[in-house]
Amino acid sequence: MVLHKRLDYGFNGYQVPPMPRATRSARRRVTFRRRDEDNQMCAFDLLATLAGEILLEKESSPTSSNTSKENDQHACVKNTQESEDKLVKIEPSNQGSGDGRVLISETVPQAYDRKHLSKESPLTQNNGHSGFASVATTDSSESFVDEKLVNGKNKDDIQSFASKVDFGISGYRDSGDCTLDCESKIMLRDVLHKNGKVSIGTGADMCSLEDPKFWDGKPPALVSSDGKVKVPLCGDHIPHSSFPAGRDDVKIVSRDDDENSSGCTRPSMTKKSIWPVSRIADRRIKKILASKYWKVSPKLKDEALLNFDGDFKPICHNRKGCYKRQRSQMNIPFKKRKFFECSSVSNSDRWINCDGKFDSPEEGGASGSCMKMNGAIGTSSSVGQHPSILSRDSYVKLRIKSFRVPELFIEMPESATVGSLKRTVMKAVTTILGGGLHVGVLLRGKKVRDDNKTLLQTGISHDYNPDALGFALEPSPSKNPQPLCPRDSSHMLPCDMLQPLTSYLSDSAGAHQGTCHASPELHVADLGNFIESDHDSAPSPPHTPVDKSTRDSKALVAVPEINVKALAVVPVHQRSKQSEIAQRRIRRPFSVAEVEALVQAVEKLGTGRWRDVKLRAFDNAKHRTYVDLKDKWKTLVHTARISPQQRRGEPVPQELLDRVLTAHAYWSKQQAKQQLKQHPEPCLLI
DNA sequence: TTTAGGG
DNA sequence: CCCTAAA
Repeated sequence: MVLHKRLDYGFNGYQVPPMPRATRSARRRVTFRRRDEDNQMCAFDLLATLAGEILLEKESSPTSSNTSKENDQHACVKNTQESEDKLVKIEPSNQGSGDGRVLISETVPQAYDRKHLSKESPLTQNNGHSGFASVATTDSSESFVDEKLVNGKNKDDIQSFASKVDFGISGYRDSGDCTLDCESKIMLRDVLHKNGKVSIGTGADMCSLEDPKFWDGKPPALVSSDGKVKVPLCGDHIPHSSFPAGRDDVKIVSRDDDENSSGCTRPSMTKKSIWPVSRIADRRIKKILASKYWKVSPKLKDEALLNFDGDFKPICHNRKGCYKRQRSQMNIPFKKRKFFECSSVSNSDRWINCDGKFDSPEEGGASGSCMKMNGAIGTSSSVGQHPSILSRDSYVKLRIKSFRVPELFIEMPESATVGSLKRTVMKAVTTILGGGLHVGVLLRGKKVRDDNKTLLQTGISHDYNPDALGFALEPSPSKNPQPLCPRDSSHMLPCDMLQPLTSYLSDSAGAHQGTCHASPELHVADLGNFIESDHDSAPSPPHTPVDKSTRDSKALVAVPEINVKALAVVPVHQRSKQSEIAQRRIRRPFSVAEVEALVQAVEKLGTGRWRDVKLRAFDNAKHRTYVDLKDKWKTLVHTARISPQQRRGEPVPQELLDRVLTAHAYWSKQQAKQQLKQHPEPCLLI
């Protein structure tokens, strides 16, 4: 007998605990070691890494705090009065060794009222809360029988049950008095709704759970519905004025499984300010990005939100430091590098120097530009510009609050522990985040494709329209935007495209650094989890749609044959070629001047001293690594040897090519001599 | 981290 | 330009 459970985790925010100094290097080491097989450098990776270990502890508590419920009202489409709350708390463990361990605890609802399962629950019908958050859920056919994780009650009570978990993690707000400096906690609130969906909201700030402020302003991201959710779509332009003052988080969710459901979590309301439904209704709904999520199966559509909201900002103190850093990155595959770059978590606001990828000496324009990322580990995105800062220092301040995580599946034997489930989820999230997301930048609705342009050149830095700038997470680069689903889905898990989501600048005009301004929260991706429970404790291939008598077959989903053991985690996300390409550095052909400099340096230093060559001739060209120079020399030699007709690209003066050959020959001879000295008679065999 | 070399 | 073994 096989039952399937389905959980959708929405990450509504993410609080990165302050990273102990000592663990930074450790994290970095880990980062470096990562290979392709674990393409999982991401926020959670960071968290896990810095934490060293994730402890999962489960504590039972029938209900959650009242404050949590308050939040439900904001975030849930339905009336959440009857919902059960489940709290998941992640917090760094400061006790003991101070190794920064992360504790995840959750409070699981004990009771579940079956009457809430009614599909026709009036609460789901466009009630006044629909505007706050909405997440389409599965239709009845997708329902799964929930066994224990959700209700722990008589399963027969539940005919059709889909559990949805919205996993929210929220970061701190600038204006909040609880910052990363405080005792940092990541709180995930898991709300079990009557329809069987569980929403996990997030703590908005670092305050402790007991602190009523904790949930304030950070509503649980998603609300399950019976399948129909009406909400403003992503990309819907929301007039700034529509945002109640003080709103600082807007969740944007978009899904197009059935093309009928997508949602935006509007800025969560404080208790005093409730978003008027009418406004939402009036709002023009427009879908900006239509690509699909990665999906495991067409049936699994629930979504999850992931919000990151921490601070990360590596700094480059000086040029030397920059070079050091650059060098250190060279061994990191770019896709991981991205996360690495954003992985530094600090308690104070700092700026990211946009070196390397953002500017080049030649371009110069953006050299002075910095971005402040206030949000998530690497990927954040709500944005706010600060013209005042901009005009004075040529800084562009951007704020990205959250991203959504692509859907993925988790498969575990029933005998697996909850702890391992949690770890698995963590791993899955990590995987999906680290697997090659691509950030797209939209300016005034148009995609900015040229990565080499500076913020100034693109107009980003001087467009004060808060709605002008948007970010989107995409599974793959623009090269092949359409078919994002890898063809090689021989895998049991078909994969949907990740739906790029866009966040638009909310109005932050007049906002100053350190203040809380309204800015949309961007949900970047969907994380769906597919949990299968096999009633035979033996981890046999689970795919038998089960138990036709007692359970509604609808609640069961057949799963392709697969070894459960082998697939503790089955991330839907497969590293597609597109994403690979997306991660590639942009091609920057060497100019003749650069070739000249290279040739000159090599003539002087010889081949085989590429670091010196780099320092000597390309020290200020941050985008040219010594590996690049070596490669260029290689191609130069090759170019010099082939006929001019065969050469491509910008023609290199023959004179230079001749020097290349000469130098190459000379230094090759030198190397041979050197080797001969060291090994006078290397090999007499033959 | 740097070098060297294949892809 | 990427990746990685080897130094």
